This record gives sequence, C-alpha cells and structure tokens, in this order.
Amino acid sequence: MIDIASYLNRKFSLSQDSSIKLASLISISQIEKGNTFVTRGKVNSDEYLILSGICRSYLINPHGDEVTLSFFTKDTAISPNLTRTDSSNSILNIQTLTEVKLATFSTTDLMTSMANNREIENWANSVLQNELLQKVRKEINQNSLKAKERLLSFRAQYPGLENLIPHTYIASYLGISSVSLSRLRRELALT
Amino acid sequence: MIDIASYLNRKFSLSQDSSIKLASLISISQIEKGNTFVTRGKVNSDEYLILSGICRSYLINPHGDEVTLSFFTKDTAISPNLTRTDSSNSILNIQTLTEVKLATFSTTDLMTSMANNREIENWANSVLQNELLQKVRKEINQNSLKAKERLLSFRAQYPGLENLIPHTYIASYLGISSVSLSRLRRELALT
DNA sequence: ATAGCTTCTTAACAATTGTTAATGAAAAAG
DNA sequence: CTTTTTCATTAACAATTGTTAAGAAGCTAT
Repeated sequence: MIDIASYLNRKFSLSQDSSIKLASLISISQIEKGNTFVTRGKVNSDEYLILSGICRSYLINPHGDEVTLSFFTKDTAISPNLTRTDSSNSILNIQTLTEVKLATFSTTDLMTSMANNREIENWANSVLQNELLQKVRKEINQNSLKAKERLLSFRAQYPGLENLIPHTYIASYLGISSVSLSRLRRELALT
Repeated sequence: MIDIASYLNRKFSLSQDSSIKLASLISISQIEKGNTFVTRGKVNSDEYLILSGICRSYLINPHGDEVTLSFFTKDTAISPNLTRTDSSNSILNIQTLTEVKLATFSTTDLMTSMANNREIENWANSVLQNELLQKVRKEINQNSLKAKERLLSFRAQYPGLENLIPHTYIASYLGISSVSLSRLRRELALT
C-alpha cells in the first residue's frame, strides 16, 4: 500500500495526498505471459496501470487475423475504459506479452475520486487526452508514411521494444506483413 | 429556438424536455463552402452539430500534404471537443466541404447540462463512445483491408458522399493516391 | 458562349508490399 | 542434452500502389 502510493507519486507525478487516495483503490496482480485478461465482448469496468512488463491490445480482422492496435509498457496506463468499451462491453482484447505486474482499480471508484479530488481529475483527464493524441498520431502515420518511416517512428516511440516481443505483433501494428518487416529491418541495418 | 428543439427531438431522439434544455444553449450559423472553422493549434471550446452540409477533419502530414481523418454529414455531431483538443487547443482542422448550417454550443454549457440532466448526459456519452468506436473501426480497416475493400467500406458508411465531394479528400481518407482511387472506381464499375 | 481552372481518368513505368516456401537460429519441451 | 517448436530471414515471383504526364470532362467567371 505504501509502496504503490510512493510509486504513483514518483512515476505519475501525483502529490503524496492524491497518491495515497488513489493507492487505496488499487489492487495488485501478477499475470503470466500470453494471458488475454481483457476479452472483446465481455464486460469490463476496470482501469489498469502497468507496473512492469508489456501488453498489447488487439482484434480479429474480417479475414480472421489478429491485428495489434497498440502496445503498453512499464509505468504507463492502459487505454482508459471509456475508450475501449461500448455500453460496458470491451470492444478489444488486451494480452500480456511478458509476465506483467498490474495495478487495477474500478472505473467507478476512479470517477468518484475524480469528483472529490481536482488533482486526480486532472491526472485522469490527461491520461485520456494522451490516449486520444496517440490515436490521432498513429492514424496520421498510417495514412501518410511509408512502412519504413512507420518502423522508424515505432522505434522512436517504443525504444528497445523491437527486441523484446515477437515481430508478428509489430508487423501487424505497422500494417505490414512480417516478411516486409524483416526486409525493412535489413535495409535499415545496412545504412 | 422552437425549431432546434423539435429538430433535436426528431433527429437525436431526445425527450422534449431535454431538447428544449439543450436548444437553449445552441446558436445557429451558416458557413460558406471551403471554410476551415476549426484550426489546429488554436483554442477551441465548442461542440458542433451539422444541421445540413458536409465537413471534414484534416491535418498536414510530415510531407506537407493534407490528410483527411474523417467526414461529418447532415444530422450528426462533429467529434466531441474532448477527442480533438490538447489542453484546449485544437489538434486538427475542420473544414466545410459544402455550405454548412451548424449548431454550436460551448463544451462548458454541455457539461453543466450533463450534470443536471441524466438524458443529456447519456446522449453526450453515446456521442463520445460512437466517436471512439469509429476510430477503432477505421484503424482496423486501415490495417487489415486492401484499398479496394476500404473503398467499399467507405461507400457503405457514407452512401452517396463519393458523388458530392472532391475525390482527393476521399483518397487521402482511404490512405491512397487519387490515381489509385480512380483505378479502383473503374475496377469496381466493371463488376 | 468561351476562356481558364479544377478535377477525374487513363496509360506507362517504377517502387513498394504481399505470398509462398525454404533455411537457419533461437527458445521451449522433453 | 537432444528434440520440437516457434520465430526471423531470405529469395523469387506476383500483386498492389505510387508517380508522372497527358488528355477529357465539368465548372466558373467573365
């Protein structure tokens, strides 16, 4: 409990007071690699912070293939519940790509805290805004950059991630085949 | 005033009571074709409903070209302020593609109404959820469909729009060149 | 109506990306 | 430690998309 509060204070720049308040809502869990802990179509009413490890959100496309929508790394929040549910059912899947230590709290609890604490309200809103910004950025990248530039952009956004997770996920995130990804990696390595 | 209330009642399925309440916040304006009435980087704190006409949101990509992100047609809401601003500055441009009749109200007024009226709160939340759903759908389309399928999907989503606006905008929305779009139109016409 | 502008189409060629299949390397399982 | 299994790379070829440039068709404004 004390641990989580000081963690929030350090990593999310919340005051000691707000950190303790938020920490009281949180429960910690450890999830093994490869577990899809949020499933499309199922009810979900939680918010998540990743204390350690890596996750991805993904969907099955009309051809039956998995498409990775985004990655979530250590010390970041997973997309706010609001942005990934439709009448409280999840519209996407979220899976661990490594062993993950997760901080979970209910969306309702967060909303109550937001109503009573201006700092928590601002924090939650900034998480939401950041998520939306990311979506717009990715949309622009997909529509206006070629695959090679998108890979460079991915590397800048997620330094080191390329060496930690299967390339299939990165390829589907970039919207290319894994063969293309391999080709681009080779090209860029020769420069 | 009476007009707008009954319009909201009809087109957005709000009760008479809520419609009148919301209508009292609204001011109507007429905007000529081609006007960018929301500009990236500038302060924006308004919500918009399109009473008639067509708009698009767009951005300038790293190569200096315009990229169309989405279209907005008659009787729909433009993306909620929350999803297109960063600390109250707009992160994208919104432009009329025809003459447009617009209903405008301030985000602050809406939030106050939401706090006092459960129906308006639900309505506003459904507009927001719908916007986010659209974003996810488009992301999947872009990452997993070929250009021809994306065009078909565009036609299904915006029936008739293809004949009303310059194809350059549609091409950049689909993430292809306008020459490619023309090619695909021809292919599909021969079927 | 006609001159000027913009938009759409088409063609030819180049560049990018996808598909299939084989090989090699690394990780997991026994 | 060996056997499987999974994953990444490469090659060859096919399909898709981009680029440039030229012409046609539709609009706008005198």
